[in-house]
Amino acid sequence: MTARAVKAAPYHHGDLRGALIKAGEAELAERGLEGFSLRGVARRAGVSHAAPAHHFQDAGGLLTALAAEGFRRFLHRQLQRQKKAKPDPVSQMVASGLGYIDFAMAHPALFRLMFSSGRPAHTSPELAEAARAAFDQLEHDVTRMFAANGGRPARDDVLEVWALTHGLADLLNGKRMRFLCDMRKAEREKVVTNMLRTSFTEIAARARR
Amino acid sequence: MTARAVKAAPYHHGDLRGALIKAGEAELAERGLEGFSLRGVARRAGVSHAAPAHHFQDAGGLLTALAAEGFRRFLHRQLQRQKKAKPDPVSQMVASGLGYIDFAMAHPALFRLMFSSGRPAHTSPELAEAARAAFDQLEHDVTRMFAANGGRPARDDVLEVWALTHGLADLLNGKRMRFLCDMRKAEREKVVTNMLRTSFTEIAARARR
DNA sequence: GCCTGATCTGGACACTGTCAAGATTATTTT
DNA sequence: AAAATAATCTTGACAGTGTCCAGATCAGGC
Repeated sequence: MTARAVKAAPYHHGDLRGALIKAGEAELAERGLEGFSLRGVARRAGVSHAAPAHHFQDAGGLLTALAAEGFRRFLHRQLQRQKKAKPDPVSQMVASGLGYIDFAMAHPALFRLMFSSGRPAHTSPELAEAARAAFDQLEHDVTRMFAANGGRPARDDVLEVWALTHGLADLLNGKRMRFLCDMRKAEREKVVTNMLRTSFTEIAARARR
Repeated sequence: MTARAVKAAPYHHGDLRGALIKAGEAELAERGLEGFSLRGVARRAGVSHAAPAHHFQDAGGLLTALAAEGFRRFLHRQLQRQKKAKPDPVSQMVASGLGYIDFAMAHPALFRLMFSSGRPAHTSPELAEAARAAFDQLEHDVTRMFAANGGRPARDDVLEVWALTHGLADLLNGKRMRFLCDMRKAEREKVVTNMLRTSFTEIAARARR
């Protein structure tokens, strides 16, 4: 009964920008980053091939918006994981890492768009801010972990946590670690949890010396 | 004075396959993975747009060959680094990691093609074997590091070394860690060396318990 | 009411990857 | 040596892409 549902195809869409983002996510999920096509997104949204130009400067503009939205979801998933985890700093850090990796495997193309593509404009304020928010959360979690051991992390410690997590996520995403990719999700999570906990505990222990 | 140099454009190229791979590397380096075009490669090789089809099934075929060649160079660079490094197992492992990261920053598009693209056919025997050789070397180095401490690495230990190294390489490649990317190469190498050495030493110490 | 600006369409252009048919040269067979 | 065959490369075509442009449609302010 909504205005959109009544008329078959009103000339003005109403919220085409939002619809294009939603359609873009579907396009990414189904056809992957390499198969992504702006015209395909327009078709999905039931609109002419030139319509997106009025909401995004070009294809890169839409991809930039998609990447920004991706980073927000990315952070959200990490925070969700943390809520369900035990409250001690290491468990929280592990939960965040699991969310990082979980996201990568749930949205492979989007993850690649965010981290391994030159197409989004990383100068865009919207994208830069969304990415920064995710990094800030990571830094915060590492700091808390070190604080529990009576110290503060060096810049390199934060990087190391990030690199380890990101490396796992990216390698899993690229199907590089066969025996891990082939596992069922529950089992894989166990293995990854164990790895992250071991490593993070060691890193945080540096605060004691 | 070679046969190729005398005639301006002989109908048969002689070694077009090799020339296309060389041209493909240039195309990747100059225009990036997203800007890569098969016709562009053909132009670079001074040959008609349909010529590549006689040496590679399609664009993916050329990219697959490029990725395989990339993995061989990748391993080569790591081994070169190891030759110049101190012989103790940790230094050797660090040297390998530095080679890994160095390669990623020297050939960003190629690195992405190898690790973060769905375009190469990873079922290709040539590519699979080249990638496996690199992984085997990594496994060998980690094993040696643990052996020096009187133990053997678990599967997860190998993965952890790999993930940390790969994570650093990929994040640097994506220009995600500003303050590291902006450094001059010599300084960045110092920081990275320090990180790797610290972490690898800790990981190898697990063999002592 | 009308008009300005935002929104969307349809057609055009240059570019892409791939296919098919023909031209040219290498190689093998007779 | 001559002829047939196979490999190599070119030209032309096709559908698909991103982007630009002129025009159609509509919303909201005057």
